[in-house]
Amino acid sequence: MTRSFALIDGNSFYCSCERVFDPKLKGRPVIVLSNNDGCAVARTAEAKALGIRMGAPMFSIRELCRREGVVVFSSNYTLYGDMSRRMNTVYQSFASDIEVYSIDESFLDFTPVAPERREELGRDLRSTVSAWTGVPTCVGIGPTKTLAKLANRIAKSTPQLRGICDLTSDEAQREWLPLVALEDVWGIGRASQAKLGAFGCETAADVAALDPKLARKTLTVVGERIIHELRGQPCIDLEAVAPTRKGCAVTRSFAGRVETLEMMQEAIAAHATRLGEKLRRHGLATDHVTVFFHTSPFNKGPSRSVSTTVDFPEASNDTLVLVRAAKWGARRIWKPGYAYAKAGLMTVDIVPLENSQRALMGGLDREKSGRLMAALDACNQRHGRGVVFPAAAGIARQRKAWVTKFEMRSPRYTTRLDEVPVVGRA
DNA sequence: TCTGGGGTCCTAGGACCC
DNA sequence: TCTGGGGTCCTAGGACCC
Repeated sequence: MTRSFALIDGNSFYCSCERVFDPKLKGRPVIVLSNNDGCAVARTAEAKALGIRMGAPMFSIRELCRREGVVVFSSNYTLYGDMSRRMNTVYQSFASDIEVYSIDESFLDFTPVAPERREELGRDLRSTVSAWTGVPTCVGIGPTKTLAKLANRIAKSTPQLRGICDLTSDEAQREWLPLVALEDVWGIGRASQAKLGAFGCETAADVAALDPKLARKTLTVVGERIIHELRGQPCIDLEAVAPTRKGCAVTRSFAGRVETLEMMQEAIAAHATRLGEKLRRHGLATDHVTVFFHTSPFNKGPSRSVSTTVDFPEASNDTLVLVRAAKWGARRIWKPGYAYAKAGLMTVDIVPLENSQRALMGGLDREKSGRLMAALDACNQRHGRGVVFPAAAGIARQRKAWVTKFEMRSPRYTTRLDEVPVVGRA
């Protein structure tokens, strides 16, 4: 049977979430900033019209924002994550198989829907999401995921389509593919664009017409897949069940600069605490952790980038184990005389804690560790992240220097009782 | 002064083995 | 100076995604 996929995503998603809870923002330029209030990661159409680019550093647009009355928010992931969950709940009544692709994008399996009914169902989907969550969306439909993505791009940039584009038919593909630029094809980034440009490719239609074997030589199997997908031959299936994740990382830029080992170890210990929380939430563990830190690539002055991996005797997700290893690693690669801008912890090869290999010696009392960590997590979940942390982490004294900035964050409207919007009271 | 964070997949090349 | 032909596994780095 010919497959069919629908891709739905939120328009300027983070900005739209802010607008849902503050209707005064309607029609105004709004942007949402990355961690540390560093750069713009979401912009409404009004903000784009002012020339604010994706990823524009805040210091370079601060004056423009002030002059033009742009409303600026720090990112509020608690709010966006919850809105995303609500949207996916709506999708469940439109398709039995759904792949949550990112915080604001999901693929729906439209294969069982008759071709002539797909566009209508897409419209219904959009209006239901809008009515139930307040978030505006666009829908793209196609016989492969790549074509559904492409259709979504077309819907976004073509107002007369009113938010939906269906590339099910060959005629529709013939009509639209020549109008889509190379870089708007899913999977074609800067490097591939340059290579394909050398072959004279300018549009999605040009890519679809390439010889797949030639594409494989220059763009590996990834490029070959893109061509088949653009021709309507599915190579990438829907993943209704999320595969278990392979790695886990906690990395942050500092609000200021870190120049002492004590401060670096505080920051690293805080990251280790987060890493432990993330692993435990998924029932996963790791037997090593990689510590890294580096100076800013943008600054002049001495630069340094280092990393080291610390192995454990056995897999663990105990915060005390992680903090100890991370601080030890940080000390091992520490060198003074640099203004460090960012630090992080990474692990690959994470495994389920249950049935992971035990150490012959130097192992941990897992039962005790599990109880302690469960108590820690329960307390922090109830009273806010970071309320309780191990004394070994030593977080407190100097945190102002490294703690991430969120100076313009909106309330957590949907997930904290004391922050829900109040109607009809002065 | 101020420039995000967290993932996945693919390939090439080296180490090692028989 | 001559000195094979495979395998596998691991890692680093590139590219891409949101």
